Amino acid sequence: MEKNLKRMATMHRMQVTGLELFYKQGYYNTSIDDILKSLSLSKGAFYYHFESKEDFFISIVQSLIAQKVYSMLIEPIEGKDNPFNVIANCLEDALETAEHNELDFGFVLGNFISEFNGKNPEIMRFLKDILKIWEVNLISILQKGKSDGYVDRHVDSGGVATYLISSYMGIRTMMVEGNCKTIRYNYMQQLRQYFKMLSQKEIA
Amino acid sequence: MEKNLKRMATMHRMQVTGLELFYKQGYYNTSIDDILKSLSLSKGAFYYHFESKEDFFISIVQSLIAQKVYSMLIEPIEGKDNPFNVIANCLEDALETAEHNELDFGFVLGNFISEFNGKNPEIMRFLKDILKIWEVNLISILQKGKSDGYVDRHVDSGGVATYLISSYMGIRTMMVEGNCKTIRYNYMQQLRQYFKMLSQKEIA
DNA sequence: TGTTTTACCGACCACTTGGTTTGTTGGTGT
DNA sequence: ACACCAACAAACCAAGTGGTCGGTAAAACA
Repeated sequence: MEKNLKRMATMHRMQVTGLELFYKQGYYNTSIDDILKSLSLSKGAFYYHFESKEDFFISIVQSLIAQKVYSMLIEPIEGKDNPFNVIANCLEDALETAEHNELDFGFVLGNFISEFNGKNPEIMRFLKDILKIWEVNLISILQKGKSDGYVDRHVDSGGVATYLISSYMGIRTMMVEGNCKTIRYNYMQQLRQYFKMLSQKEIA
Repeated sequence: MEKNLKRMATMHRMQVTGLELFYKQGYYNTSIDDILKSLSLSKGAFYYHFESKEDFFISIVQSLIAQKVYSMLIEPIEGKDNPFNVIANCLEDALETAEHNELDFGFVLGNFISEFNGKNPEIMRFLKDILKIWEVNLISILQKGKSDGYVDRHVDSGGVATYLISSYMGIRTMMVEGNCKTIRYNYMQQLRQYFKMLSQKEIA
């Protein structure tokens, strides 16, 4: 067993508050000093654990964001149930989380993708990878839904997956404009109608 | 006639390249010097015309972004035709514009809303106002579509408007991830299906 | 017990930031 | 010919920025 316990603990603290501030204020608008001040740590501590600000952020993406996206948006929709139900419930949960001002990692992802787009290809790679995993997972569960008789066979799984992710990202952008509850309600309403349209048609 | 011609011209030049750089690199990641360098102008010129960086950006929002959103996303959908057709065509046009790396102002708007959310309430107000105008306009054209017999009477216009804007914002976020053409095609496909669902049902 | 190693401090560096101030200059009215 | 002023140039400033570096207390190891 490694004696890295202290090390890991400190790094993790830095990453957690780092993510919080980066998310709230933006990466470029958040200085390392900001993070260290709110942790009562010094520059020395930071550069002892991380090579650079960029390296630090990438470690956050990999150890925090990736895991959360996985546990909140991917794991919950795996199973044998009707894909439309589990997906809708999953997204509704995420939106509710978002409404309570907690970190909603689907949106965190989209937010950072906007911020780094065209500015930092290195970081973009990591972010896009996570997005891709989400997308692939949605596609596969939709495909399984077809063989299980939940999803109409003519449905374009890739198209639906893209549409789901994008509408979700977009609705989260809209939710910052206030009146979250109404927006969320409207969105879920439209989503379930959309899903009804894609469901396996009964034999007429 | 005022001799403000020179003044207006210079201000406009600053605003245009300002918007371009702010959009490409982000507001906080773009310095005034960046803008001035690419214009071969000096600090003196800038602070002669504008009070501050913030004031400068607000002037861009009001004189450039607002107008463009209006001319690209609002004016084109006014008329007596089937709202679903004109909206779909309008959004498709915007997405095509975006694909050619030109400024797509619906997305510019969403992008800045993300960047300033929680950071600058002053600027947020201006951005949200424009978004609101877009939304209200969509709602009103959908309502008119009902009386004209294009839109099913049970459709929740507000919900659809929100859904339209958000899915559009989201799809634009996705498009930065490459493969724009496929994503655009998928999106339009799903959108038109969605619209079909909301259309006036023929008397069965 | 003596010696590394770990984890951290804090002064310091070169550089950039938004913003100020003090010029300079070419056109305009008189 | 004159003063005048819009429209800019350019040096300058304080407050940050990411990053470096020498030092150090305490724990781990020998």
